[in-house]
Amino acid sequence: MRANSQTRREKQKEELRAQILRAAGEEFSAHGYDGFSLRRVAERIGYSPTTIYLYFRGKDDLLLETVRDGFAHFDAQIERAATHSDPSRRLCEIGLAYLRFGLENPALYRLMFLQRADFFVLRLTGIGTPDEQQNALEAQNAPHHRVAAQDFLVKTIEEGIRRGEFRAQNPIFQADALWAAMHGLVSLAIGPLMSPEHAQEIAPQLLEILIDGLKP
Amino acid sequence: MRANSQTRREKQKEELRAQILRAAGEEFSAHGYDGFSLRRVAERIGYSPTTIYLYFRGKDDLLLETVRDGFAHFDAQIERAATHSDPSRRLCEIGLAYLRFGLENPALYRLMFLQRADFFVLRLTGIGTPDEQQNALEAQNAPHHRVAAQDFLVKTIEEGIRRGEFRAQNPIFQADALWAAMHGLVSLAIGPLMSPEHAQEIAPQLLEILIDGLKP
Amino acid sequence: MRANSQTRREKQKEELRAQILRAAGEEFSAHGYDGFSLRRVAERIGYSPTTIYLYFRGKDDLLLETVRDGFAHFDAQIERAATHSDPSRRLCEIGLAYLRFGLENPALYRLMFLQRADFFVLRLTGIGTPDEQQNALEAQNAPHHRVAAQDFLVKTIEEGIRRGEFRAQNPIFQADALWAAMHGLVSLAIGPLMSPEHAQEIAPQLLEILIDGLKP
Amino acid sequence: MRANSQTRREKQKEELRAQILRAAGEEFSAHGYDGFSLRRVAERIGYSPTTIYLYFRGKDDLLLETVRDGFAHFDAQIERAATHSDPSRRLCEIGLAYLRFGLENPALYRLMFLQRADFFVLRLTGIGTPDEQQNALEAQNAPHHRVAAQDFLVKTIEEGIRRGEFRAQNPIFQADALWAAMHGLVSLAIGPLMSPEHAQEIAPQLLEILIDGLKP
DNA sequence: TATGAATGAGTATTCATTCAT
DNA sequence: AATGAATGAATACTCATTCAT
Repeated sequence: MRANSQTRREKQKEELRAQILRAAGEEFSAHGYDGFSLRRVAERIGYSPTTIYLYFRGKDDLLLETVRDGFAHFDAQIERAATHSDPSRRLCEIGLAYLRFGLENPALYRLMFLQRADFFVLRLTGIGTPDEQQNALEAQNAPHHRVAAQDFLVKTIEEGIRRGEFRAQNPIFQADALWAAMHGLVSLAIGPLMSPEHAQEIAPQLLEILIDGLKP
Repeated sequence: MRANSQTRREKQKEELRAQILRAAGEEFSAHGYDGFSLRRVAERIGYSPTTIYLYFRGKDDLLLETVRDGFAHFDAQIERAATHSDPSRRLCEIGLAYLRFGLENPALYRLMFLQRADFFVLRLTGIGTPDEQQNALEAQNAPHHRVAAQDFLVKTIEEGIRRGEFRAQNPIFQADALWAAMHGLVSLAIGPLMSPEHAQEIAPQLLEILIDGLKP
Repeated sequence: MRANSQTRREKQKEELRAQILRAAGEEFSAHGYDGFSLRRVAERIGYSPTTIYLYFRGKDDLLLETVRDGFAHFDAQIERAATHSDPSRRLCEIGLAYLRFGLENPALYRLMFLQRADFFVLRLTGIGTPDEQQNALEAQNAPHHRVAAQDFLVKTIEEGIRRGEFRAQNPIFQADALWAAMHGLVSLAIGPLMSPEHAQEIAPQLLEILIDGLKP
Repeated sequence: MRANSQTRREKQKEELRAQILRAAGEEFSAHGYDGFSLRRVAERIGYSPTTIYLYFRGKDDLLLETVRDGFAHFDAQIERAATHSDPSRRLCEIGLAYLRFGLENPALYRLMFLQRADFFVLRLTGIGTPDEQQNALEAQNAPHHRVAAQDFLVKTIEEGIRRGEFRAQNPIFQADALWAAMHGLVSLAIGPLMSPEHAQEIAPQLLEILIDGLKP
């Protein structure tokens, strides 16, 4: 009985946490990083602002968790999409999955890749004062979380090279070119500069050209 | 003498104005639209916040002027770079100039293409209440200022098609694909996810592949 | 026990609210509508400016509530004083109660009858934009809240006329003359131009003369 | 020639000073004491804010001079109106002139008699810190400038008593009662609570009653 | 677990005032 | 005589955060 009750409580707690995270994502998407307001998040879920402090250490922590969730979600989705054994096709799958994730989670994508990515990259590591982090940022060039997807690309290209399907070139360059192109497409499509539909029409052609460019 | 003194004064004034605009662009790029703070702009240039009001009507006016300047600067730079008569080469020139502009004016680039471009696109036209503008934004999908550069791409590709240098395909699609790729490269290079040098290494290859993809 | 604690808390809250209202009235009377400052109100009661926002929606709301309370208080006090059945005596009671209210609540009196009464008269009705209200102000000449006391005077005079105690004259004129005189006395007595004691000495004589003037 | 030119210059200077005073009066009437803005005064007359400092020591000084002018104007107008040799009639003349002055110069009247009269009464004497002045205000009950008109009333009533036209009573009391009544009428008529026309209709009756009350 | 009360820091903006010219 | 540049102080208001309950 006791255990049961405890389980239920934990479940409730987990649920409220998730609810907060969801609301935070929406708030963020609506007002951007600096316009983000804890109070409005609280209002959105019908709790008092204070309550959020029971689940998160503060504003930054909440945003951090939001983005952490986002990256997990993102990694999983990319890996799930990459099913084909043929490297060319797999590259295409990855690219389309990348676009799809961006279009389906525009706020999150912004948060992760466009707005203040620097902030989070370092905050996720969690060390140093803001100034030190700033310096560190300038010194290092270590992408952190995205490596997952990037590694995926690199490995797939390497496999293609091993199979003789792609020319033997620096696979990192190729991977980054692909990534840049898809990132550009997403960035435009989640802004007012290009419609999502247009981006989805362009994507296959763009991918085809780029993947063809890898071949001998 | 008098005239001289006046000239000097006007020059000083113009210079401070430009300084403010620069600082504003950086502030904006660092904190986004909502997080933009006149006071921090003032601090950055070492003047009191009040001083800014001697040069701009207020926050919105300052941001507007910043982005307006940016677009003018951008358009000019792109057109100046596009000198070659051969469409392929010209496309390459445009692409590299685009990258160069982004790397040399990261704050401005962010301001123009990444952050709240929507807001400015409409504000620059200057009609309607904020609410009406919001509705208009959702209804329309009309890019406004960027058309300059975009048109340039489209026309160059059309010329290539006419010359038989490129395959006869929808030139808008091709132009947007090119644009997206370069935009992606810039976006990454001005963030913490890719070093500018890396982007500059990748750019020619990426452009080559994409332009080759246009050929028959 | 719980209920008790809650009651106590509510009481405290109500008390602070009243304290704020009092301070606001004083501030208003001291500096007028435009010079009214939330911060000074806060300082006066020894709380931070922010606290006031927990009790009122903002500056206008606070002023509105202040004046609303004042009118309620005023109406009640006047009516409570008018007990005598003889119209002459009742007029005298009303007049003295009017003076007493002013002397006991000088800040409030200023707020209600001297300073920007126009603003509040319309704000208390709550309709229209400020501009529309401005126009309405100029078009109408409808006193709103004070009618309570004014009506009282008029009715009492009418009763006197019916009883044959007063001459049959336009009772509104007579009422307004009485009102003007008492209002003048109060205005002077709460300013530096006449001492309250002096006003209280004059009042009965003045009332006597005016009421005698009503008689045949 | 020189003298001539100097005269002209002084004239110009005097004229601008008067222009500023006029504009200041209007500004004051439009925005009240605390809402009064030097900059708007400057705008109104088409000069830079700095210029005003060449004619007045600052905001307070400007307002002070405005009110000083007002009192002079007021005294002159009252005395000019009091022509009749019969005390009763003269009282009536004074009363009506008082009303007229108020209705014709509502902003000034407010400034002189309603709003911050205390401030000016002491400022016109010019000694002490604000705090000391506050204390002085509470200690003293010395009306300052208005005495002119008040004295006039008192003397007129005394004359009436000497002539046997009025009952032998404390003339100060009688004068103050008259004054209070007229002041009340003006106060209401320059606010939203009573129309000027209504006040002008009431005035003669009110004066008649009050003056009759003086008679044996 | 949840919250109401309270506050300090920060926001844009306006204004009186000074100083050099 | 007049002004343009600059600033410090003040304004209302919002927000993240803490504390006692």
